[in-house]
Amino acid sequence: MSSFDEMDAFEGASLSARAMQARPMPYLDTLNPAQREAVECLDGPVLMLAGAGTGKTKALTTRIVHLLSTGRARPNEILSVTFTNKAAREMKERVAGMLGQAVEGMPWLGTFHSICVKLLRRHAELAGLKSNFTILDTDDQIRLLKQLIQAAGIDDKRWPARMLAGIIDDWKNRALTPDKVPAGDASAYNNRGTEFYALYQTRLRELNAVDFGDLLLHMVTIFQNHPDVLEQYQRWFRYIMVDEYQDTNVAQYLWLRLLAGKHKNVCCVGDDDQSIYGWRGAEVGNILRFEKDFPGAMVVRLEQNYRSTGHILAAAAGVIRGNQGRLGKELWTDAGDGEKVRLIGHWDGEEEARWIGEEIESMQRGTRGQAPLGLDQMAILVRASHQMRAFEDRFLTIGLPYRVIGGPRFYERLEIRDAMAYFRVVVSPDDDLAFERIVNTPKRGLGDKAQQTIQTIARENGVPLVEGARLAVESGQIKGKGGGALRQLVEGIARWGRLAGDADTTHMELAEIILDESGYTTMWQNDKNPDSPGRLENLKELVKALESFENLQGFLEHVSLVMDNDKQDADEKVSIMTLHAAKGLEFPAVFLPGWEDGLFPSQRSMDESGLKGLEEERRLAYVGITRAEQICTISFAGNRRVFGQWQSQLPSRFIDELPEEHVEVLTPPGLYGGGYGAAAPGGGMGAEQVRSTIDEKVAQADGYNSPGWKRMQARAGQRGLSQPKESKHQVIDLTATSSFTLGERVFHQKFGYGAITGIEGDKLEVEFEKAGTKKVVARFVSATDDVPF
DNA sequence: ATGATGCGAATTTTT
DNA sequence: TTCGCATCAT
Repeated sequence: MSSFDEMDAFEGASLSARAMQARPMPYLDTLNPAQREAVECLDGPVLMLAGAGTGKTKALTTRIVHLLSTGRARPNEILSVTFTNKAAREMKERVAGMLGQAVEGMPWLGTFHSICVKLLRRHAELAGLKSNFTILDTDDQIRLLKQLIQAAGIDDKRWPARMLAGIIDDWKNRALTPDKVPAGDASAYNNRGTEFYALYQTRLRELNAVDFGDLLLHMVTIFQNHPDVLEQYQRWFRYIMVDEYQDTNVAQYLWLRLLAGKHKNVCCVGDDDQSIYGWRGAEVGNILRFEKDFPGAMVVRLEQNYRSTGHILAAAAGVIRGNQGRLGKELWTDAGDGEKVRLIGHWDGEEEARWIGEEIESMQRGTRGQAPLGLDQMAILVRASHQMRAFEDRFLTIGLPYRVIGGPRFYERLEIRDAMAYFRVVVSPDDDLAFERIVNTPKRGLGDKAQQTIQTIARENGVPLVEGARLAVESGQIKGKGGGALRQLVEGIARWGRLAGDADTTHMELAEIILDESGYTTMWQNDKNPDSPGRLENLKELVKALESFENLQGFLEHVSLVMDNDKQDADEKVSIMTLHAAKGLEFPAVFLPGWEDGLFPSQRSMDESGLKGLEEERRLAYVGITRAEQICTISFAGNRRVFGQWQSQLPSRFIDELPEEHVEVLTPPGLYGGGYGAAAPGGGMGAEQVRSTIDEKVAQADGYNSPGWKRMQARAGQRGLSQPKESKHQVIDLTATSSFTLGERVFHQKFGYGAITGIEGDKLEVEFEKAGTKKVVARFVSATDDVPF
């Protein structure tokens, strides 16, 4: 992204709307009736309910083209908002493709955040900022909060900064400035949440910085308090479009409503069934309420699916039907039924991974009686990232190439953040957070004490830390080895800063000079860790990435908002990712492992959010199934190692919600398949125990009462579960409430054998034979007496 | 000031 | 089990 000035919309656009007006509109002929309706209805509020794989992006981009072609709007008068940079890029490319020319003139197509940065730079003073404010990422945010917490003399172990950051983010998502935090939230963070929130905002202003949440919140506040500014944009943005509307939070919603308030030419696109970000502030309510918010809104449903087979769509529909309060949508296809969704149970997680590995190989060879699939046409979608390990382990041993999508982002990596902190200090020497990060990286012998000294001097003189450091060295307050190193660093920063203004040095050369002279590169070269070479690689890549920018400053701006990880290397690999990361993607073959109650749906989600949480999990299941084009394979394991302990698992309640006529139950060798829950031969947990476990779970998931659940409950008694094959020490309790008795002999992974001498809720006091008496959580011990089967 | 040891916690993630 | 962080020992 280029700097604000270059992208100023108010200087007009390169595309001539009028010139296009006379052209025919062949693009309309490629749309189906629903899409066409959504595209042609340009004025007034429109809600486009676009199911998975129904050509949403096509409709959206065509609508932009249509607005331009009919001369309704010039490119710079259309505001189109997305959530991710990827989506924005994709839209730009497609619009450009359809127009047959670059879209230089679409300056207001971007993410909520990037658009807000542009607006806020323009009106920074209204938020008490200078227009060159810096954008803090999560890491900076937490470090800053930590400082505030520690300064207030609070034990940040008991009251972690991370927790406070979460609370503040939540408030910002709900568009609450410190003065507007409701009384009901006053107990947050040990009753001091609001206080710290206000403190944090003040500190940010002092630093001339904002966090991600502020970008939205500041603009909402400015629009609310400065009607003249708002009106200006209401006039400029004659047409507004929003992608993934079901993911908007309150702040984004208000922002949109303010901007669309005058003309109401707003087209929101989304799918309530794919709302899976409630936990980070998204409000499904926004999309459900659309017709109330915008009376007379036109609602268009895109229901013809171009992605999946009939069986897959029907299976997904069967699951999502269990949710209440949907806007309602049923996907259909004229592409045929295809193969049924496949369901298979496994003994344990390792076997599941093994089986999927073999299945992938046979699909790759085409042994399954159909066209061979490339590895990049297959994906494994898991609920939680820790599930990935089993697959990685397995695939490494059999040498199956795989790629994990959505790991730590490139710019979040340690070495990249360090390098960027160096750049930041050089570009703006008053960036204290960046200086703190690099002052002792690489190790310069500047520990807590030295850094304290720098802080004090800087504060006393009212200067940035770099300047404080310089003073500390000059006045001899930091001497010796550390002092020398610090002097070098300070002088380096000054020198690099001068080089930045030097026309003879390119910013890429400068970046290399900074990393070399600071000793940062050397630090990794000397590091013996096996991942150090990779880090050096990343640094090289970082410098390479600078190429497309005019200077370091522009690059930093870009990186704070953009820069994704998905450098797709050309090699064919199986993708492994979370269900969340899979939204918007599609694959011919999809594996959905780990469909077990507690894992998926996640116990935590249900505990924390009850029915709401369960429904979001169900939407996640829906998203998962609808990623598949041809083959969708769902699986579960009867036993799983959790935190080093074996646990018995019950098949997910979602499995019971799959319509039987669209499912094929596979019977793997060695397992007897009867009904959905393929059970282990011989043994298995006694019916009584199964039922008691279920009862506890029902009690926990308070309020859960779906028919599928009842069916499973009824069936569970007959089903029987498998037992771990390796350990004879069966874990008999899966829940918080312990079922141990005093005097019982137990085994603990770390402490060995012992006898229970006390029970307090889920905590046990155990007298271990070797380790002495300890208090332990019931989860971590297992009964040694074999469970009577 | 820095490396070693130990304890507690462990969905989901974009910007 | 593994990770991150904090305290401890050098």
